[in-house]
Amino acid sequence: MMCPASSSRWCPTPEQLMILEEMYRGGIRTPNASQIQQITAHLSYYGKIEGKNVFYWFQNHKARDRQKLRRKLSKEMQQQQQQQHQLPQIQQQNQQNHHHHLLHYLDSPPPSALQPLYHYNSATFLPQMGIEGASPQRMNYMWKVDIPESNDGMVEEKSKMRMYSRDNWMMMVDMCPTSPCCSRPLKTLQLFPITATNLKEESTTSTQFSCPTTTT
Amino acid sequence: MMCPASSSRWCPTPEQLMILEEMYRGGIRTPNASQIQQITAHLSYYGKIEGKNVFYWFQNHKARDRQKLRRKLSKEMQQQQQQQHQLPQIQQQNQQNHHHHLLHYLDSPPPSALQPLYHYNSATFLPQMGIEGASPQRMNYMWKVDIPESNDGMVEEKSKMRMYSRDNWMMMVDMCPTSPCCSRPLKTLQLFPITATNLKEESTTSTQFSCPTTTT
DNA sequence: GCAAATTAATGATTTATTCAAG
DNA sequence: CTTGAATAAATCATTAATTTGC
Repeated sequence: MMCPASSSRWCPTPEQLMILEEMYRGGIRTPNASQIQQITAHLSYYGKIEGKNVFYWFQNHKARDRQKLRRKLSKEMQQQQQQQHQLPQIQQQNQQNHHHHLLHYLDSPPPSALQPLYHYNSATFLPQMGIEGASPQRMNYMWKVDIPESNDGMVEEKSKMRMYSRDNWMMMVDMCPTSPCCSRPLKTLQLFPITATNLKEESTTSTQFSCPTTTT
Repeated sequence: MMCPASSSRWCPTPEQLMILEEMYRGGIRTPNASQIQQITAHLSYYGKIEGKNVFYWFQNHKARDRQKLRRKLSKEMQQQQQQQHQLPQIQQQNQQNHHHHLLHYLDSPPPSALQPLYHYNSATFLPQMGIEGASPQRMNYMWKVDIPESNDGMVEEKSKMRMYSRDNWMMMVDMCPTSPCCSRPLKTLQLFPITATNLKEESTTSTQFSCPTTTT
């Protein structure tokens, strides 16, 4: 259950996992670089973690969710085929389309369901209430964003790296020393609404984090 | 042909393209982050370019090379099948294996062919002469490596980003302002042999850039 | 109970596919 | 039609669950 302290791969703590799953349920699928940054910083409070771990987690989780659904669907299809051995062409096609549509469900699930906690769209990561003004849920979530102090010299050091994310690049030296956690002073920064009030305006003022807008 | 100065996507200058192709011919397939860094810095001399462009270029070039070869092979196969309508199982399989092997050719082409210019292995990016002592070609190549000056404040700015590379991560803030080119002072740094002499020793001293060694 | 042996999950990489600018 | 950009699928590899024989 515990990770051997110096493992070759990241092994999420229960808290980290919980939060990630919450985010996923909340609709996050392919966080972009700054989102990853923020999530990483946030989760690093609960244990060692790097940006790539967050990235891969979402990547894998989405893919496996999809594949799970796909398997379920194909199984259903098999059952159906056993009942109605052969169908006219057109109906078959409709079925295909139906399934294809269902798979797209995973791209961003219907917001109306039960995602009480996280309310940001994946494009901006800014607080975003349920568009219809839903969710009075208060969360008190703070995001700790790591402000890199003057980092001169040596491009190298330990540059564990890999890139990927959504929407834009940001190669960025990962100078988090992979060490324990919460090592440096972090600038705390509110990204989530304490209450769901006065948020309509915020969307104009808080351009703190680059919002390339429409992720589609 | 000219890029409209503010185009939505990178458009390589002839020089950049030439160099990239040379590198590809030289054996580079999936440069890792620091390699990408270096290549980018190098190529930025000839025009606007970002790390992701380099990354994608190699990605695409490799993929399309492979697919081209694949197409050619399958076409040949079709022709053969027209001649010899059906074959005993075993020969068919041999053919398959043969093709599979040919596709692997693209992973890292035989070094003996004609790649006179670039001689570094993709793992370390350090100068590496032709192993059999070939290539007296002198190149005078310098790699300009951008040392980030103390970059305080604002994690954001314009964090265009994306991640990917080989071997390790390195999210890294892309603070290259996408602007003209060669804007800031660059630290010049020799990575390629001016002459092919006294290189055997260098392999021990120049651990400047992290070499995770064996890539598979 | 408790390791060794198997299997299942899942983190990490690579390859293929798709989208869209030009 | 070519190719830069982006995403998804397939694959590899390691860790955790679990089974099994003692």
